[in-house]
Amino acid sequence: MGINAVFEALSHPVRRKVLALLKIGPMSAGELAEHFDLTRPTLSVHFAKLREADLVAVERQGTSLIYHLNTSVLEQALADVLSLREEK
Amino acid sequence: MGINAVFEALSHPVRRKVLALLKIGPMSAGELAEHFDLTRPTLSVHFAKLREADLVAVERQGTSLIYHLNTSVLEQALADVLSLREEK
DNA sequence: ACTCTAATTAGACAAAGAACTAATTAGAAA
DNA sequence: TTTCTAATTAGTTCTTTGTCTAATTAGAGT
Repeated sequence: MGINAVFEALSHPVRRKVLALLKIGPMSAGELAEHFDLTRPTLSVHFAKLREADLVAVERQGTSLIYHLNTSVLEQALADVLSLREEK
Repeated sequence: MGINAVFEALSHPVRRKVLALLKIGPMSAGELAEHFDLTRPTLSVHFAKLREADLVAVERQGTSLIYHLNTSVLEQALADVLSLREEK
């Protein structure tokens, strides 16, 4: 599942932009949403795919959910493509 | 156009496997097809997406089409993700 | 307990993706 | 020019994805 989920997640521009924003620093779902012209539910589904790929982690802070980038997973995936080897 | 097509192309396991095979060396469409359990037309569509992303180039040799990996485009795309910057 | 805010999940639907078979193009060889 | 082989394009069908609105969950404050 791992690598497939990662590349599936990376395939959408919105999700790549989310990752780029999180590169700057952790951010709540709401803050992230302000950078897009999409409804929150739609964004929420994108977040779910990023979580599924383990590209981001989430942490509750009061009523907000703070997302942060899981740098190592991203770098691992890219290293895999560089060597162009499939799967685990 | 570039980056979206590249990530779209990378999002399917079959296409990543094609790239991995081409990493070894140039190969005809037919030779590539032998490594998969899919019909040639189906593979042909996958090849088209890789061409569209400029991840591979193709060259006719008699009646065969020889595909080869466009290494620089692939590496550029990965470098872009590493720095997580969008677009050109 | 009620209410407010933050976010997700559920349900619906149009658009895109991936697979197949059948038809077409392109080159080589008889 | 007919025929054979290699590969692609066309057309169809089924599944998945992306988006929306409406409903739900979770925490904080009153």
